[in-house]
Amino acid sequence: MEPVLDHRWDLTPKEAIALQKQLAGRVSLRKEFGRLRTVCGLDVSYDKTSDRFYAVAAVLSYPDLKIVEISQAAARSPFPYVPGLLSFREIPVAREALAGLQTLPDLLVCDGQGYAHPRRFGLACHLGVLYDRPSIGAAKSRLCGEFKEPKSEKGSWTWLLGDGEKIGQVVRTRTGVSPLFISPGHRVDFHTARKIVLSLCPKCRLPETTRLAHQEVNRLRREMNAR
DNA sequence: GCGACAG
DNA sequence: ATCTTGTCGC
Repeated sequence: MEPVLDHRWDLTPKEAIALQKQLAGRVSLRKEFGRLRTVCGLDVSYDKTSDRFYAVAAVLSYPDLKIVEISQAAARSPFPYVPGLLSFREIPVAREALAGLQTLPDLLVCDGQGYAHPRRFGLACHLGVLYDRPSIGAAKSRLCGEFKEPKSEKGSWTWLLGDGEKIGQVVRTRTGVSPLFISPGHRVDFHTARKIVLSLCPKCRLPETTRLAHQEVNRLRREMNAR
């Protein structure tokens, strides 16, 4: 799959922030897709010894969650890790993995925030807008916003609020585990984003898409590192 | 000034 | 993210 929009990536943090504010205006928080047939999970792994990034895009069938296709890529890290600017560090590698896909997935599930971001433009929004594709952010921890702890039972959830606005949902994807921070990326609403992520978590805390992409990208990194 | 801070 | 194995518990 190819982006429908692109921009420079060799930016300074200040320029990156200005670009986020500009692109944030393109995000849609409405559900703009029909029946899901394929869902793509993305994950990036970093090897500090070689300063290299590895990315994996794993496409699963939906709702049976069987692996349909896996694409991988490697690249040098172009941007430092700055809270709030993660997409500028991970998308350059991720897009190479996405470029290798034969399947055009109906939805992208990202390992990070979507709308639940200081400028409402997290990794999932950024990818969704560049590809003009439905996307959801499912992060393991909070970047910003306040929330009340949801009940411990699977499916329980609370709103994540930022500046008095609903920016995401804190969701218990398994009973007794720490919650996931779910927010829309692009072309999806809060309710649908939460429901879909829960349907992607039949046995683990993380969505099968993310879990499998994570497993594959780590296998790839160790394999390349052993050469 | 101080603490927080996706991966 | 990465550094790292086994172990306790449902």
